[in-house]
Amino acid sequence: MVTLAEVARHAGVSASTVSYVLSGKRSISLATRQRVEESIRRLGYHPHAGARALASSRSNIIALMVPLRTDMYVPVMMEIAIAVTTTARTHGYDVLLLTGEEGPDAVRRVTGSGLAEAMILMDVELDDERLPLLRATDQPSVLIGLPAETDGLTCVDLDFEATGALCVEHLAALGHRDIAVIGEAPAVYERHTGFAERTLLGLRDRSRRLGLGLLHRPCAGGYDALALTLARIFDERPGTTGFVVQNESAVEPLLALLRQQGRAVPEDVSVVAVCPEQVALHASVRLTSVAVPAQEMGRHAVEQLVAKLGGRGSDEVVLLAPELTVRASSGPVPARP
Amino acid sequence: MVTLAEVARHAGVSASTVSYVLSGKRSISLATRQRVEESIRRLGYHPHAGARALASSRSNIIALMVPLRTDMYVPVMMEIAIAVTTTARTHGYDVLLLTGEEGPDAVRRVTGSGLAEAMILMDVELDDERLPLLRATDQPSVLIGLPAETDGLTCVDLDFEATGALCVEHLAALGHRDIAVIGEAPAVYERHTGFAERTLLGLRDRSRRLGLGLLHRPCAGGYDALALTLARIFDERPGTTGFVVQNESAVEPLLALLRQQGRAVPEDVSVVAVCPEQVALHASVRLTSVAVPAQEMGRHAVEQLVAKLGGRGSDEVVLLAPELTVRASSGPVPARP
DNA sequence: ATGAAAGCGCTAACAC
DNA sequence: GTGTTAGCGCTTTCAT
Repeated sequence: MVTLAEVARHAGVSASTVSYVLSGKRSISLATRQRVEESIRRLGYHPHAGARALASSRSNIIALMVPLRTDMYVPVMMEIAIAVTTTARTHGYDVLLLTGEEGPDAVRRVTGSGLAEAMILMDVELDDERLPLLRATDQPSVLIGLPAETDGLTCVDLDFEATGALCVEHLAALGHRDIAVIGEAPAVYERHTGFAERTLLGLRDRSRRLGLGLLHRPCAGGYDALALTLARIFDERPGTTGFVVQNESAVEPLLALLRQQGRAVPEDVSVVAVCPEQVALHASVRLTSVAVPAQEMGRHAVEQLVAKLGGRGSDEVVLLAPELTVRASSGPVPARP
Repeated sequence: MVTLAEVARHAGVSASTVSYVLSGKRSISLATRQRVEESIRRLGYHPHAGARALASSRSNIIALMVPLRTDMYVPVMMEIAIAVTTTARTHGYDVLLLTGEEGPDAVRRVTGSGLAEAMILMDVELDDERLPLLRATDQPSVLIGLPAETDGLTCVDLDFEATGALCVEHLAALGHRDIAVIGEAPAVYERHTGFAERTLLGLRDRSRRLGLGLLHRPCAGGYDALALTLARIFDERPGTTGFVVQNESAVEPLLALLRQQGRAVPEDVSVVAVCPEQVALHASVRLTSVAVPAQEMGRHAVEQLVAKLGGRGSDEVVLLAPELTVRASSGPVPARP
């Protein structure tokens, strides 16, 4: 292994000079710098990460904690993870991947060992058990998601409440009076995942204000579950003409079943989805949707974190404004027969 | 920060004793061990990762390089990544996430800096540009996927050639004589991704031996692309009764379009998919499929890697045997009208 | 069964 | 603008 000392010897300078050439923390004459850089190249030198971390107490690593459940909103998670990783690299950081499995212990371990300097948590629950630890430590962290209590925390998320409101508004503007919401699996609500509950809040609130009927049904996704859910909805509210779906694995089944029942989209019923852009575009009917801006969330989270690590940046809740894109799945409510 | 020295003082022992209690590398009297463990707990001690890495030249980190493209076989990738991470933890390793973006440089950086002790590469191309580096370094690595030349490499993958053969055999046994293959996007083949080409090889080989007609069409996925592809297939081979799909985002469109054209599955046409279990189960028709064993691949890769790190383990290509599960999408070929 | 001490490779004062 | 040097916290001989 090539060490800094060897580079120094090879370039005929002291160790500190090499170190400073690398860090740029003090001015070096052009000549020396070039000599050192040449030696570095020639010897194929790479600074030892551990030694660096030890001497500087900075590991240049941030931890990313992803949910263990691989059955839900997977594409979003993956997209965020990748956005986090590439953005982190542009700031000189590497990303350590942690699964939710270890729970709060992972936070302790990573925090305590100096392995990571900071962390990003995904899939935050309203009353997340990791939050006390985050508040207790002085390690910077950013949540992707919004817990119930955000004091002393930095959060980035889509404004799901506004998202819900936006969906209702769109349907209302088209004349729909009875709206059904097909939500995430019951388990998601039971875990009090923030985004699901907040969307619901926005949906309810806005439909109440606009005097619309709103029926919310969690749904596990897949054809069988959805068939059941859909039957119940039309049973209970036969006049339903508008749907809001927030569940990737329910989107296609919904469209297929509606078609199968002879309800045309968007002539007879309108569908608005909350999902990644890709899902909306690839569905059998191009979906009017509010996109979950996964990349932007990941990027934003890293930038907040880096700001904090640099002493800038504050505890702040950033809610990205939802944007509804009208496509082929929503239209005016049909005239009463 | 609590250091090992402080623990030693608190427990009234030497630093080395504490270290050995932690590593178990030499026998410690029960009394001392308990005293030390108690001190560790009381002081909330966590060994400093960097110091450890420096002193032992072992970082306890393995790198996982995932493809940058977030548009393809995402659930599989995510499942593998999570399996890798959790399995690694059971062996005391953490996982550093790298995206393909940096390319071969990432290998150099991580290898050279001692940041990671070993690496796992996903999405390996037949002639991957990272391979020369892997062969040159003495860092252990495992590929998930199979390049053209596996000399000196350790690889884990589903046996896609056998997978292709298995699909054809299943359809042949049901009496199908004309089979169409709906493959991954053209780009996947252009990149010479191993799994796609090897599946094709298996499909072609077996159908030739069995005297079946086989038509292969790459497809970008989504409804529009698939509609086009499907039209061409029936145009060229009107007698097609069997389909093999290897493209998650083509599965549902295929089923929908067939239905729409009045071709019943499995009465008129049979469909066999190569996809994650979940996709097969959640489709509108429960799909006869060969599952891509993502979890097993991830787990296996880590175990191979850990074996190599421990001096055991050899360069070996492990091809997991495909298993075809018969569900509701395949049946006997219809009688000629 | 335990201790003492020499590094591991780097950073960051402190000198000049 | 550059060199000298004292650690950073841990592992691991070498002693006893």
